[in-house]
This record gives sequence, structure tokens and C-alpha cells, in this order.
Amino acid sequence: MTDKPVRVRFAPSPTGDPHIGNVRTVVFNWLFARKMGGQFILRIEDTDRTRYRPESVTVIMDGLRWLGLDWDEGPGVEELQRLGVENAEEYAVGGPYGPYVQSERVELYRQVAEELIERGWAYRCNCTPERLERVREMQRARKLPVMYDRHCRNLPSGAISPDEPHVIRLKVPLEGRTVVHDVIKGDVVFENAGIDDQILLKSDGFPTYHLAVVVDDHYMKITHIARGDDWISSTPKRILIYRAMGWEVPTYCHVPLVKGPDGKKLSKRHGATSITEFRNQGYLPEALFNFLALLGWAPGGGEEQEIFSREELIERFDLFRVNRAPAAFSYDKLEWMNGVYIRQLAADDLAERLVPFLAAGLGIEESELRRRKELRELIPLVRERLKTLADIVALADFFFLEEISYDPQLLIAKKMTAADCAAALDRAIEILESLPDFSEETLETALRGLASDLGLKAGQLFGIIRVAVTGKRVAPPLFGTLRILGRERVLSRLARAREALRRLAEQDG
RNA sequence: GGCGCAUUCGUCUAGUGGCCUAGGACAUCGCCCUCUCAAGGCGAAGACCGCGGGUUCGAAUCCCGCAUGCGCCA
Repeated sequence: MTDKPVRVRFAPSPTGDPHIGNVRTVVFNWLFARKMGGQFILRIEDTDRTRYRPESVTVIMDGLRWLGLDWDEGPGVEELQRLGVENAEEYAVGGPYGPYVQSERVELYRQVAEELIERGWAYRCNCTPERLERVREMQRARKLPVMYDRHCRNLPSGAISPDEPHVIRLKVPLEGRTVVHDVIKGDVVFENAGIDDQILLKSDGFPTYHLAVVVDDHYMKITHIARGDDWISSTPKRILIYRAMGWEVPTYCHVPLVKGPDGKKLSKRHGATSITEFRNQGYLPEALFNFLALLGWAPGGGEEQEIFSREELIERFDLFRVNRAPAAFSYDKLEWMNGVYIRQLAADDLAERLVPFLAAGLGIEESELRRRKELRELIPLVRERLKTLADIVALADFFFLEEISYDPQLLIAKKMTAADCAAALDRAIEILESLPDFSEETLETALRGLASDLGLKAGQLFGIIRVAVTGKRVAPPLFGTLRILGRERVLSRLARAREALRRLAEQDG
């Protein structure tokens, strides 16, 4: 290893919403770059034109930004505009090793492929798909390893003209072995005889993934490649390209994949899988970041802390200590951690973050919600009851809705009849109307007194009032709720509940 | 099928030859607090360190097989 500045990259294909497993790997890359005082680079790998979805470039960049994963180099304004990104200025970063979009570098890949031929490390091949299919079938039938039979490898040079349709293949040594010196897995040895003569340049002049990655990583001076270990089998081919070109091989760090809670591949079936989904479900970026950093990595050294600020993680992170075994994604633990972060948030901050969720859930304008005094007042009541920001809708909708609806049966307390409950509400209304103020202390004293006057347990009386006022059996603390709602709304909701109870009592009778 | 990777409580992990009768966290269960639900406090249960052999005075830790799981190629 050298003491050159560390440069790592994230090179997504713009084919959709980033998967959380990949995002975890990005977190590792980013932490490593920050820890080492190096650079984190974003590069768009759009050479697979068939799966290309332009809008996902924005989705990816939004996701990274949301998680706080800023990149030091990446596509500039013009590159982004050519990719069809709106508001390109907002995302443009640029850098000295551009372009950072593969489709703008095709000429470079072609040149490298030609040079590999000149150096005797690659050859032209014009085998037809039909012939290749026949070879494969024969190999399958004979239970041989299925790979290109190297038909064109031994053709005299010049047998295939550069002008006719053809691909360029890597000339993999027939003997010997190639070792991947992986800092996480250790030395992984591959027999060259088992490595296919990989296509480097397709007949349309576009590079394959393997060639483009090596060329870009080299010219962008990438020093460490941390990626999913599903790529490890393809690493020898890449190392051969580096060697053939006389380039320095970067340090590989193959990190294990992320499994679902059941040990299978993490999929939609398990819950959210993309960064956008986690965001929409009300997870805080700082919680998700903390959680992801600890998925497959731990500080070690007897450290028992689990909640770490971004700075603490940067300080402690060690890419080489990442676990060798795949980790299962625990939604339970993420929820817990999200709750911890929510509780740590300043009241104003939390209120502001809840606004979009309330707006979407209740159909109320965000600006309208920000004007409502309840928004700020309810924070102390709900803060320790939220696991996600989205929970706020089910927990506190009644503060913002004019009309609440609920099953009147919920109003009937344990060991009481509808008529009993209606009578209790009569008294409650009477008392609340005459209260000098609506502070929590006054309310609590008055209502506790009422319960004992009526010979009821506090829980019975409070339960009736809770449902009447919130429409729920499970709700924030009662007296704070009453105070925030205010006398007028409380009395009208109690009156409505009393009518509902009377109707139920009549049915019974 | 070939090649490769992995294996400590249900889950994430600590652990790098004696400190381990294996520590922490989530989840689970119980108790306390309590107007519901949470949060919080206290406590319990939960891993013969995948299995089988070695090496060693001594192994979760080193070596060798096997099994299982996963990935890549097809």
C-alpha cells in the first residue's frame, strides 16, 4: 500500500432507486474517505443503455444527499444536463478527472481495448451468437465449465478486420493463478484456467462493465475499491487488465452482502428496501446512517456504545475491520434506533420534520400546519411515543381534524354501561365548564376528584374522556391533550360523545 | 455443475491461546412507574462458540476434514 491520498468511489447504474444494501456499502466508502481525509467520488455508470432510467440519477443523488453522503467529485452541470437531470446546478460538483459519466468516456475505453490488443492481452472475435450458443450447449452436455472456447484467440492477427462487426476479448493466461489480495477476505486464489475470455468491448463499440470500471478507476486514481462481495469472482479479470496495461492495482475490500431478517436476500417481501422507501416511512437520515454503519461493522475494543454521531463514526470507523459474514437487516433494531434519535431531536426540529407526514396523512397544507399552535405544543406529548415520523398521523390526527370519527362502543369503560358513561360525561362537562382555567394541574385535580365522587377508578373515567376527545383508546397523555385542544373543542367533543352514549343506552334498554 | 465466500444468543455484535462458568444491544418475558400507549428503571430467559478430528498444560480463538448457508458463472 502507498501513502497516496485515499480515493474511493460509488459508481451506481442509473437503473432505479438505490438498494439499502448498496447504500450500506456507500456508507462504508464514505466513512473510509472521511476517516482517511481522502476523497469520495460519484460516477454514473450508464453504459447499459437498455436499463437506463434518466430520472434515477436524481433519485440517487437525492438519496445520498439526504443521508449526508456528500461527494467531492462527480458529474458537473453539463454532464448532468446531458443526462436529462433537472436543476443540474443543484447537484453539480465536477472535478479534475471527469467526465464522471461513463457514456461520455466511450472513446477512452475503445482506445484501451485497442492497446490491449497491441500488447497481446486481447483479441478480436467475430463468433456469432448462434455459434456461441452451440458451444455452450455442448459444454453443458459434457458437463464442462461453460465458457468461451477461445475459437478466435488463435486466428492469425489481421484475420478479423477492425472494420467488420466484432467484439474484443481479454486474453486470459491459460495457466497459473491470479490472487486477489483482499483486505477483508484475505488472499483469494483463482486458477486462471477457470477464468473466461471476458468480452471487453461490445460490437456496438460500448465497453462492458468490467473494462469501463477498470479504465475509470485507473484514470480517476481510485486507491481502494470497497464493494459487495458478490463481485469478488470477477476481480481476477480486472486485475489482469490492470497488469496488462501496467497500471497499479487498487486495494480491494469486498464487504459481505446484507441479508433479509430471514437470512434470504433482502427483498420487498421483507419491507422497505430502497433508500427512498425508508425516507418515506419516516426514518431519520441520522438514525439510518448510524444503523447502516453498524451493520457488518463494530468499533471493537470492548466499545459498548451503539448510538454514534456522524463525527464519532468517522473517528472510529475502520474499513479493514468489517465483518466477513453477511449481516441480516433488522427492522426492529432500526425502529428502536430511530426512536432514540427522535427523542434526541430539539422540539422545533422534530415539529418541522413531522410537517410533511402530517400534511400527506391528513390532507392539510404544510403552510397551514405550520401556523397551527398545536404542532409545537404536542411535541412533548408524542416525542417518546414515535418510532417513525409517519407514526404521528395515527397518534395525533385528532389535534388537527375538525371532525373525529370512531366506534361509539369504544366509549364504554370496563364494568360500566352506556348509561353510566353518559352520566359520568354529564358531570365531567359540568365541571369542565366551570373550571377557572384549563391548565393540566387544574384539569387533573378536578377530574380525579370527579372520579372518586362517582366511585370510579381514575382509569375508567379518563378512558371515556380519552376516547371522546381523541377517538382512540391509545393516545397521548390526557391532561396535556385537553389543555392543547382547549375548552371549547373538548366540551363539544364530550357533548357529542354523550349523545352517542345515550343512543347506545336506548338501544340496550 | 464449476469456482468462491461464510459459520459466536432469534438478530446485530464483542472476543485474535489462559481475564470466557462467552460481554453488550435489539427483540422476547416479568416486575416497578402509570390515566391508555410509550419512554424510563430493575430483573429473567436466551450461544455446549455449525459438526468431527487434531496442535497445545490450556482453544470461540491455530491446523485439517465434513456439513450447512450464501454469492458468482452458466
